[in-house]
Amino acid sequence: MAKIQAIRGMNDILPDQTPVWQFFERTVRQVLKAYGYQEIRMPIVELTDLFKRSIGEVTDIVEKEMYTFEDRNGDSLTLRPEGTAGCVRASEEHGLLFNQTRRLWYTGPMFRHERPQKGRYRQFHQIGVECFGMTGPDIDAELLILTARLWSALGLQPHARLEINSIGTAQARRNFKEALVNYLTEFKDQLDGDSQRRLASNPLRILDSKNAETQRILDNAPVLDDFLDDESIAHFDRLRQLLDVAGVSYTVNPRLVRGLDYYGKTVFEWITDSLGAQGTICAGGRYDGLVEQLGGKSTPAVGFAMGMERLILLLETLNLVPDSVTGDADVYVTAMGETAVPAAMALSEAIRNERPDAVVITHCGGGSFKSQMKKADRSGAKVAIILGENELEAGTVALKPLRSDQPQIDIVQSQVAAALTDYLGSR
RNA sequence: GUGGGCGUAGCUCAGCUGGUAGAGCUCAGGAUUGUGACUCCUGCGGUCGAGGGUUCGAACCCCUUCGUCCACCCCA
Repeated sequence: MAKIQAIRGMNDILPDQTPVWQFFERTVRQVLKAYGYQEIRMPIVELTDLFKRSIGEVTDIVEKEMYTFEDRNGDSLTLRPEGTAGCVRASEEHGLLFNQTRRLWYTGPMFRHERPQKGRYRQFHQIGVECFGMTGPDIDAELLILTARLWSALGLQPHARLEINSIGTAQARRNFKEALVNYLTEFKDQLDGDSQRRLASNPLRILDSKNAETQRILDNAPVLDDFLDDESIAHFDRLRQLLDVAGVSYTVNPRLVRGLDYYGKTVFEWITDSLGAQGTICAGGRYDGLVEQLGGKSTPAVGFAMGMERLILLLETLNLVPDSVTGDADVYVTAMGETAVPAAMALSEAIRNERPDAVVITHCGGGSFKSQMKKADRSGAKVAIILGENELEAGTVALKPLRSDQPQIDIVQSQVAAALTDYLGSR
């Protein structure tokens, strides 16, 4: 019989990995909290129409990457391919956006049926941040300042660069798109295959083609900048000013466009060069039209998403995970002989009462004393506590430091937790 | 969806022009009756990804298929 294994592109995050994930999540939570962002939790499954109406019918995500299935009552449901749509739906549904401002964040798995490769998986995890009810570029700037702070906190600052652009209003983009298509049609034969295809489907994406010949043709193409409306220009200028004052460095990439239909005005990407082809670690932009498009009252909005797998991969690649982030135990309590077992459990409980911060492993499963000591060593514990027949009779335990040359000592059981301070440090 | 690399023990890998399966690490036991991390000895552990073909004989050659990795497309 064939062995059952995980679905392609859906990874198990194993015990030796989870401490790094927790470290990352902890750091992000701290930063978000410091800016007053509130967590929101949405379902992983939504009505298919929600994504079709928000992301855009002709995008790759909707056309060929969604996990869509029929519910038992015939509704078409979809595993969320991104978080913004669900966040807007939930916020609107519960009145969170009515005449007020909101700073929200969420985390969890997203699903896209793509061919997996480094830093890209079918189930992947994002941390999303969305702000509602604020029109001006100040909130755009805050989001970028916040992410810059996060990179600093993680030690990633030298490895992430920011690219920003303004893609203006929907009308401006329509005008630009028309001009671009007109221009590029003249050179159609010289474009790469993908770009020829995109000429009809998604002309804006030709701008970031990796083909050198295509890029050369683009050098003389109309530029989006010339089509921007006054308000978008003012918004963008002000954003740049705010970033300059805040000391967040960036480059303006006039060819930066985003794949999802709902973006307008500000768009941005944080990119790293240390991850191969999947170098975008954080991306987002403004989407003032989306709330209304989904049936709510017109509400300005801006947000971004971070790819957790990519960021964790980056932290590991660059060796930025602090040594303190491990699954190591602090204390390993051995029990030699039948009568020592209940005593060891009681002793462990007493230690946990006094040191709730310590990781205390009680040996279970019997085995020779030698093998118990071996497990104590493998657990990474700083101290082994030895509890056997001799100690039981004397009412003591032996406390053996495993990571230093300090000698083993005998102490009375009631003093154990206090004595541990010398080896674990105080709380 | 397209292209290429790779699938041998739990992990990392060796295995010559085809001759019947190996090492290191891990794990268990011992040298050391109650002392880990170093050393030495012993042991457990494999449908060589799967199916088919060629051959006296296939881990090795051929075909198919699945998985995985990298890149393209696209995206976080």
